[in-house]
Amino acid sequence: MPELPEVETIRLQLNQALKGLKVREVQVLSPKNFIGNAKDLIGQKITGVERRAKMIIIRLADGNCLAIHLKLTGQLIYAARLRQKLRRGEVGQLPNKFTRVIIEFNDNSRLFFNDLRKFGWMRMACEKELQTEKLGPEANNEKTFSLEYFRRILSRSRKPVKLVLLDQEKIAGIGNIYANEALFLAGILPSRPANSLKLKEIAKLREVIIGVLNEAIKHRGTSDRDEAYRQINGQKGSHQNYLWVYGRAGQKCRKCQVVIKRIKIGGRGTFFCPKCQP
DNA sequence: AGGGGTACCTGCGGGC
DNA sequence: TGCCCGCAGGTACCCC
Repeated sequence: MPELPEVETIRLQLNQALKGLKVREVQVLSPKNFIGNAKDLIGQKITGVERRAKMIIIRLADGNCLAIHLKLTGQLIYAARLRQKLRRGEVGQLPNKFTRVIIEFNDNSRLFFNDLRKFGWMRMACEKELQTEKLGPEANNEKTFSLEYFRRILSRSRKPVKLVLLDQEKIAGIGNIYANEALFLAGILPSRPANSLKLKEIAKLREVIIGVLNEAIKHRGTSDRDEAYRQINGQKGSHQNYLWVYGRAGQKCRKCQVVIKRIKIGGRGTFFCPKCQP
C-alpha cells in the first residue's frame, strides 16, 4: 500500500485515537513481524504519533518508540467497542487470518496490525536508532525538498528519472503510484535520464509531486487493491478515483484518449501516456 | 560507486 | 478443475 499520503493519513488518525492511552497487553501472532521485546510496550503511555518517510513512529512516555513499516500490504486497524462494530458489520472480522500483532489499550480498544505478505514490521526503537535512517527530505515539504536540492540530485544521475523519485535516500515518501502520477502530471517520460531534465521541467515536476501528495492526503489515500491500504477504521481512501495512469494500462488517457502503456523500469510496473509524456 | 538481479511472503487472475 | 506464470503500493542484500 502505503506511500506518503497513505502513511500520513494513518498517522493523523492514530494520533487522534491513541494519544493518552496506555498499553495493557500485546499479542505477537507472527514473531518475524515484531522486532525487539513486545513486553517493553506494556504499561507505556502513548504521547503522540509521527511519521518519517513511510514509517509510523508511535511515541512512548519513556522516550522510546514503536516504529512501524507497512511495506506492501500492511494495515493498522483501530477498534474501540469491537463487538458492537462486528455485530453491526462496521468492520470486517478482527482479528483475521492476516493479523500479525494485536495491541490492547487500557480502555479496551485494540490496534490490529494485519499484513498479508508479512513484509511489514513493528520495531521497538530509541531516538538514536531512528536518526540513523538514511532518508532524504520529505517529498511534500516545500522547504526541505527545495528546487535547488531537486535540481542537484537529478543532475547527478543518469538513471531514469522515475528511479530517482523512488530512491528514499534522495527523496522520502514517493512510491510507485505517485511516481507514475507525478511524471504524468509533469508531462515527463519515466525513462528519461534524470540529468536530461531542463530546469523548467524540474520545477514543474517538483510542483506536481507536492501537489499530488497533498491531494491524495485530502482523499485519505489510494485503496486500489483488496488486501492493501485501509484507513484505521477499515474504510478505503478515495484517491484511486483520481488516478491518471497508475494501473490503467490499455485504457484511454483521461486527457487525450491515447491508450496508456505499461513498461518495466527497475523491475516495477511503469505507466505512462505516450502522447502526454513525449 | 552504481546497476542489476533476487529475496522476503501470499494471493489472485489469466491462459492453457 | 488444475497448474504455471506474472503481478502486487517496499526495501535489503548479493554480485559484478
